[in-house]
Amino acid sequence: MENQYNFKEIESRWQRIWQEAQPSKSMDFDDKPKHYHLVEFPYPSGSGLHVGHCMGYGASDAYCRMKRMQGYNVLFPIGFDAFGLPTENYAIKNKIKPQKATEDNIATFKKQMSSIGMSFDWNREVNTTDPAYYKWTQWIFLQFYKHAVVDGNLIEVADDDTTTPRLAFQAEMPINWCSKDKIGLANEEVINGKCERCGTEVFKKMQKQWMLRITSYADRLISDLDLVDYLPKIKTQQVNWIGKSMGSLIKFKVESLKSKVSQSQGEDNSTIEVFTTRSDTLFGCTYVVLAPEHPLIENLKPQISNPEDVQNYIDQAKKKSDMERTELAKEKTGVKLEGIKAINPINNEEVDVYAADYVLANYGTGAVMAVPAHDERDWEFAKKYDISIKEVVLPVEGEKHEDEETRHTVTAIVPDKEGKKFLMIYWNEFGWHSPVAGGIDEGETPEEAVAREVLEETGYKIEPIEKLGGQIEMHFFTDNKKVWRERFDQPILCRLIDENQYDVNDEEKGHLKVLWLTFDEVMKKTTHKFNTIGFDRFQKKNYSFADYGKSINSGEFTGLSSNEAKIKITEKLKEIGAGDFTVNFKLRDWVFSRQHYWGEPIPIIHCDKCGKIPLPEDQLPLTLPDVEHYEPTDTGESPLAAITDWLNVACPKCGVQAKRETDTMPNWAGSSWYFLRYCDPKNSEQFASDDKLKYWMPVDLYNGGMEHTTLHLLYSRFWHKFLFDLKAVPGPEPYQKRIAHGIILGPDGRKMSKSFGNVINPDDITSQFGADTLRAYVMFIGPYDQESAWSTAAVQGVYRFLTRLFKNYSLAKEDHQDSKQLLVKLNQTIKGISEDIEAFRFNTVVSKLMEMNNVIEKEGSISKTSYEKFIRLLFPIAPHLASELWKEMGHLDLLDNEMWPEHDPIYLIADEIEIVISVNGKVRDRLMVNSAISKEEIEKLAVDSEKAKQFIGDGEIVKIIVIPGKLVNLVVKG
RNA sequence: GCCUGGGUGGUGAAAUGGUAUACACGCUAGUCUUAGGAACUAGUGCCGCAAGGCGUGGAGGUUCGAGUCCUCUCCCAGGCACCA
Repeated sequence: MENQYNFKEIESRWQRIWQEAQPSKSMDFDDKPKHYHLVEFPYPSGSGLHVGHCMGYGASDAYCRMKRMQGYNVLFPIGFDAFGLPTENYAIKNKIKPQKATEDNIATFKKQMSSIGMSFDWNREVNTTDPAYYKWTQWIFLQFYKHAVVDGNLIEVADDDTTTPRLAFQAEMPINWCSKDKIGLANEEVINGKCERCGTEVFKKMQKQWMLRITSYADRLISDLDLVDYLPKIKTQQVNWIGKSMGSLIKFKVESLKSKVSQSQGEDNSTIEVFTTRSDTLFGCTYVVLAPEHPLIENLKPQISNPEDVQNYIDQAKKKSDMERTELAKEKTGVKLEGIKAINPINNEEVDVYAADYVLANYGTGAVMAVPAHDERDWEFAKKYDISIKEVVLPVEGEKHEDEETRHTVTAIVPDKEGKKFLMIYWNEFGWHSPVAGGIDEGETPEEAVAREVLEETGYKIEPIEKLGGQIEMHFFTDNKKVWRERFDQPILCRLIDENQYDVNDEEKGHLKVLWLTFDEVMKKTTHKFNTIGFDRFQKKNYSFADYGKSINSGEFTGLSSNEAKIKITEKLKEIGAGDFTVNFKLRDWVFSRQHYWGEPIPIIHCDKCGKIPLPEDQLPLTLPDVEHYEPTDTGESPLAAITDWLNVACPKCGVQAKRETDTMPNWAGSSWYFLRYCDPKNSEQFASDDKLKYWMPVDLYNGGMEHTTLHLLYSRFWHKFLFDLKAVPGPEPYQKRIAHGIILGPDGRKMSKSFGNVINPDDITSQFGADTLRAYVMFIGPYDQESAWSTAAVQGVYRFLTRLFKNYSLAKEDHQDSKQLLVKLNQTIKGISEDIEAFRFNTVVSKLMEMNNVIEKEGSISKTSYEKFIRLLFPIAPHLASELWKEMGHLDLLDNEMWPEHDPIYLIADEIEIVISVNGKVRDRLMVNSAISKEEIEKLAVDSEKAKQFIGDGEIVKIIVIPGKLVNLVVKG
């Protein structure tokens, strides 16, 4: 063996050997316990493998290598998720076929993956753009089309059935349209109103779209999270995205002053349905709002007396992109539907109807009941359009108590001229800070009371301006008067008439001090927190109260808690047929059409006579035709629409000429089921055989990037649940456990990006330092799930470590007797590394290897047996180097097939250990003792310690705490 | 605003309630070298000559003992967001 660490020669040699011997091939139906380890298959982009891939794949590779040595039948497959826009754009730009571009890119990826020593089972490689693969993507789509969920059960739908809601359906939808990419985007691909890929602002465009009814599975997608072991963060993301809210559906009858509102064209124009989670505030509803897109507005046109105004507003709202609609959120806009009234079903009150774009068309029913007193948005809108505000929820602080004195009070919120500081009082006697407050005297209005109190207590003359929202109910024990008190307080905003402070009577003067405090000081210093509510409302410039409390002004429901009132009011509505309990989701159905070439064709035929006809399954796969141009059309149609000999086809049912669907599937499609195909990648009869699915599924551990933990996970779980309902897969959840790695940032701490010029190319690292260094470094960079910045200097350090390791093989000696100390370190290392790999704590795996190596160097020699155990521990992280050293020890067999070492508990504790002696928890002395020492002996040693004595002094030892093997603590008093 | 995570040396970071800073980078000094972006040796939390004291964002608390548990608070990152 050469004396130099020639990683280039070593690594390429071992890669050839592995390619030949295939030690990582997985066996179907093997007797060994199975471990199905999934990594996200890459999108084969032109820029090749990213260091982020190296971290994710490297960690999984290390894990799988250990698992194989531990005797598992490991399935560790890989493939390529190759459909999608970047390839299409690349193909258009460079005038090459996307098929060819994909082929080239995949070749690069495969080469790179092999060059970092990945132990994938290449026999199971899949490629989503391979017709043999997408045949089954199309097949699954057809099953969605042929099935529906009705009352929670999956049923089959006949071809000519046009009423049952199929799981795949077409709908005229306002889609998110990116004018640059010329593509419809799923809601999920729109980030802050901009296209996820190119950042162009997204506009609404009406288009017939294929949709998947994921909402039918919304509930199960939440509840079945209980069955799996995902990072808590990932579970929360799934739950938030689905956004389940329990609430009520309430029907408001519509009345028109002009003419009777009628039923026309089968549409019910006589009611507005609203969704609310706060049915307890129904008595406070003072108007109703429709989203500008709400179909009812069009239908009500004849009855509206200002149709032009309304139409103008709707046109304006449509012109706004989602971006503007949310960005300009500060100022609410809307228009009143003059001549239209809605009847509040709970009290038959007539309220006005508005159209306003602060109400979203695609959430709930697209209409809301507005309760300005208890909703910030409604409050803002009501203030702007001068709509009445009615309080129906009373904030309550504290618990009601017997024998309370009831007082009605006012609190003065008095800002100074600049509005920066507020008038406050400091009570000398009690040490309290409070705003000026006091009781309302007999025959006094609250406004009169507040003016009187401020003048009496502070000497300032003020003028009341307005009530800051509704009253607040409080229950508290008065420290000064020693009684329980119930207080109803009205915060009132006041203005200083002038800055003169008039004389205050001497009695008050002695009790209190007048202060001017900033808002922050007020919030911090005010002794009783409930006294700050008025300031808070003033500061927010919003006097609404959106929390729970006690119902008031609510007829027979007055006095109930908000929660009780919610239920009672909805029950009442149900009784009179004006509402019901309901569940609403943020999740919307999945827009599944893309107007592009490079995706799976949707296997549907449109026949003028028969309607939509699914392509017979024996005609799958429906392959993409070879075309000359891939450019999407300006009309928004897919380029496939121009390929007439592909487009025109005989209707499978009646035989007359019909047309194929020209939209293709989004690139989420192929990745929604790829883990199933790995189980049986060559099967041409089924997407995978039942036996193999039963053997391999579910995926035991799914490792990928954090960026795919919301959508890809949700979509693939949805598909899997559907397939489970079809009885095509054995379990309800595809992934037993999901973890995610953090991203690697550039050396400058920013996200790696060509535009920043901070991209690290793994090929450069491999050629300079070798694949093992790259692998070990990305493991060592930091905690696996955390984002970390690349550091080339630290790479150097890892390289130094591996070089030393390489040279140290000569320290291994056949007949050497290891010291107890070394054996202890070795066994601790075996235990620690095994546990760390299992838990994906790879940074400490590498540091433990370094520590072990340091000990070997310090000892100067090591027995061959011990050394070989160490080499096995190295194998998952640096497989090439470990294999080379293994060979150097005289082994002809591959290290892959060796057993993972196990630690010997006898060698976990050293003979001599250091014991810390502490006095009152502070370390005072350290002693080397025999590890078999008794508790009593330790105590004696501690008490006798000269250093400890210094700190005990005259004190008395009241307690001695001994932690065996670690420390002894003397508790000293005096 | 809401929901997740996090705040520990000059840096990346370790630490079942039990010796805070393992491991590595960087830095300092030295050895060897024609040379070093090589290798090796020693040192390296802060204050202090020392004894010793102080140290895990801040303030309290529980405990013999707290980076770790509890309460409050500040800051940072990620996700969601006019979701009724």
